[in-house]
Amino acid sequence: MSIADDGEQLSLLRARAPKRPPSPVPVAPTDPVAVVQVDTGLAHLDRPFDYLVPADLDADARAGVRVKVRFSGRDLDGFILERRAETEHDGRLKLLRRVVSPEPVLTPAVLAACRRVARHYAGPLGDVLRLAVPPRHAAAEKALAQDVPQPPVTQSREGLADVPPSWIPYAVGPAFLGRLRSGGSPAASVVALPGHGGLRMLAEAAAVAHAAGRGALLVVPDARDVAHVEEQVLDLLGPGHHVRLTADQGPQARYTAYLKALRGHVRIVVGTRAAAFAPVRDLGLVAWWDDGDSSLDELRAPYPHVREVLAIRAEVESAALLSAGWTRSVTLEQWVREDRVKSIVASRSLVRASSPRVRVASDETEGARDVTGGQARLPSLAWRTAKDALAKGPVLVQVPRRGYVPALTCQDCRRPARCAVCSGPLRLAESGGFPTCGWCGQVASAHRCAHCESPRLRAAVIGARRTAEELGRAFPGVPVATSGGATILDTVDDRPRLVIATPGAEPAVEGGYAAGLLLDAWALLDRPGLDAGEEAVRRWFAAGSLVRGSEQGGVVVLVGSPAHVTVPPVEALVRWDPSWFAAKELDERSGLGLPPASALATLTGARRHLMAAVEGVAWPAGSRVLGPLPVGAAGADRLLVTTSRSQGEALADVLRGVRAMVAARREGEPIQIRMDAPDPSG
DNA sequence: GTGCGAGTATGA
DNA sequence: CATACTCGCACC
Repeated sequence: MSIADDGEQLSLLRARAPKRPPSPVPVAPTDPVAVVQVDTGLAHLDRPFDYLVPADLDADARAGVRVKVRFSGRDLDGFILERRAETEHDGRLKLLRRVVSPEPVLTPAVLAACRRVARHYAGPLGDVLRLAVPPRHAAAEKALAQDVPQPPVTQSREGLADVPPSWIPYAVGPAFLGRLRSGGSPAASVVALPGHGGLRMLAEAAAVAHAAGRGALLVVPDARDVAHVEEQVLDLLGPGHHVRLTADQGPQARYTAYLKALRGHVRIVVGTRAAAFAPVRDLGLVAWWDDGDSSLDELRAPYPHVREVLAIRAEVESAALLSAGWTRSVTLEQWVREDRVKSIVASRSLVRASSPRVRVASDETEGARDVTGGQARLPSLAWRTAKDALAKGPVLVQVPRRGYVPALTCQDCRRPARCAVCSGPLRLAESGGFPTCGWCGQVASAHRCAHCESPRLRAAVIGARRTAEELGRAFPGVPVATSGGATILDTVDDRPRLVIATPGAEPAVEGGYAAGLLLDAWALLDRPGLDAGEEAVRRWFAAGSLVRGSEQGGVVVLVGSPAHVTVPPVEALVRWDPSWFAAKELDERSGLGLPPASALATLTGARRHLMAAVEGVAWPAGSRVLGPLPVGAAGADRLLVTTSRSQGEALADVLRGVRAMVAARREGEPIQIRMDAPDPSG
C-alpha cells in the first residue's frame, strides 16, 4: 500500500507521464482501507475492491454506507463492506470519491444474507444488493428525524394470551410460539384451518415476537394482504409498531420504510416480496403467506424466491421461521420431509368441521347444461346448490381469469386442441381470429381434432364478465358483484348475492360464503407446466376457505372437472387435505427427478453460445444435462441441468463460474442462467 | 463496460 | 523503423 494519488490516472511506470509529485492526501488514521463492493454490473468483477479512506471521510465511511468510487475511469456506486488496516492488493489504491450518505443501509446481517442468496442463485452479489437495498432518497433521509425514540420494547404480555386465538386449533402451535417467545428459532409450515384467521396467524406470531422483544418480518403476496395484516397488527399492538414496505409505494416511501426499520423506529415490517431483505432490528421471526403464489418470485435477476430469502435470513439471524397458507406448496412439503420445518396442521375432526363440504359436478355427467335456457355453463348440481345457498348468504363463484388459460379443447371429445404441425397447444387470442399454436405460432385455419376429427373447438375459459351476465340470467333478481382485473372488491356484506371473482381477487365476507362454485376446473388442470395441479389446488382451496364450514352448511361445488377420473387435486379438495396432495405430488416429482426433489438450473440463449458456455464444464457428480431444446419464439434454446438437492450449492457454484467466464470473454453473447426457475420447461 | 500495453500488420 | 491497428486482460 502506498500513498494515494489524487484519484486520476497516474501510472508511475510510464515515463511519459507528467511527473507530478503525488499530492499527499491525508488518509484516515485507523483502518484507512475501505473494502468496497463496486456496482460494475459485470459478473466477473463481482468482488470487493480496496480503496483508501481520505481523512475527511473517515467518520462517514463506515461499513454499510453507499459510496462513489473511481473504477476503471468511471465513477461507480458501491457499498463499504468493511474497514481494514491493510490491503491485500499489490497496486496502488485509489481514494474513495464520496460517501453518498452516512446512513449504513447495508447491515452486516443483510449483507450476510445477500451473499448466501447470491450463492444459492448463482448470481452476482451486486445484483442481490440492488434488490435488497432500495435506492437512496435524500429527501426521505432528511425528513425522517434522526432522533425518533425507539418504541420501548413491550416486555409485558398483558392482553396477549399465551396462545392467541388463531393458533388455538393447532396442537403444536403452543410449542412453536413458546420457542419463539423464549428466543429460539423454530421453523414451521402451517396449513391454515378455514375460518380461523389465516393471515391473522402471521400478525399474532409477530405480536408474540414483539412481546418477547424481537422483531418480525411478514411477507405476503399482494397489497391487499399487506393491508389485511397491517390491520391485524394494529389491532393487536396499536399504532407505531410496524411499517409497510412494498415496491409500489414509490421510492420515497419505500426508502423511508427501510430507514424506519434500519433505525429501529419499528420492529415489525409488513410487506410484499420487496420487504424480504428489510433490515429489521433484532429479527426474531420471518413469516410468509401462500408459498405457492407466483408473486413471491422476484422478477429481477437472480430471481430469488421470498421463501429462500427468508429462510436464509432466519438462519443468519437465528430467527423463527413460519410459512403459512391454505395449502402447502410442494417445496415446503420437501422441507418438511427434510425436517427443515415442522408440519403444523389441525386435527382431521377440526378440518372436517371447519372446511366446506365439497361436491364435484362434472359437466358431462350432470348433463344439465340447459337449466337456464341453454346459455350458462352450469350443471344442475351447481345451480341447485347456489339456489339453496342464496337463501342463506352470498355465493362465491370463482372463474379463471380471462385469457388466463389459453388452451382450447375439442368440443366433441374434450381433448386438448393441438397444433397439426408441432402438437403444441392451440390458443385463441383475445382479439379473436383463428386459433394459433402457442409453441410454433402456426395459424390453425382449418383445425380438425387429431383424435375424433371434429372441427369444433371449445374455449376452455370464458371471462368473468360473460360469466356474470350468464349467471345473472340464471338467477334472475339476484344481485351480482364481480371482482377481478382492475376492480377488486376487498369485502362484501353478508346479504345474499352472487360474487364472481377471478382467483386471488375473492372478496372476504363476514361469516363466510354460504356456498362456492369453482368453475372451469378442467381448464385449470389442463394448463401446461409442472405445477398445474399444485396451482389448481392453491386456487380452489383459497376460494373454498372463504366458504362456511360444513358445520354451518357451507358447500363448494367443483364444476367442470374431468369426468369419471379422480385426479389428485380433485381428491385433495374433496377430502380437504392439502398436505396429502403436497406429499403425493412430491413423491411423483421425486420419482421423476424433478424439482423440488432435485436442484435444477436453466441456461437460456442461442444454441451455439450455450454449447460454448458449458463446454468442458465439470458438473457436480450425478448431474443430468438435458437439451438444448428450443424455447419461445425468439430462436433461443434452453439447457436444463438437474442434480440432487444436496449438490444444489455445488451446481450453483459451477454456474457462477460459467457466468463469470461468459461475462469475461466478450464474444460470449449473454446467456441467462437461472436456478430453481418456477417454470423450467416454458 | 473502458483503457492500456503487448503484439502484429503495414508501408516507406 | 515508425505508426496504426487489434487483442486480451485488468479494473482496487
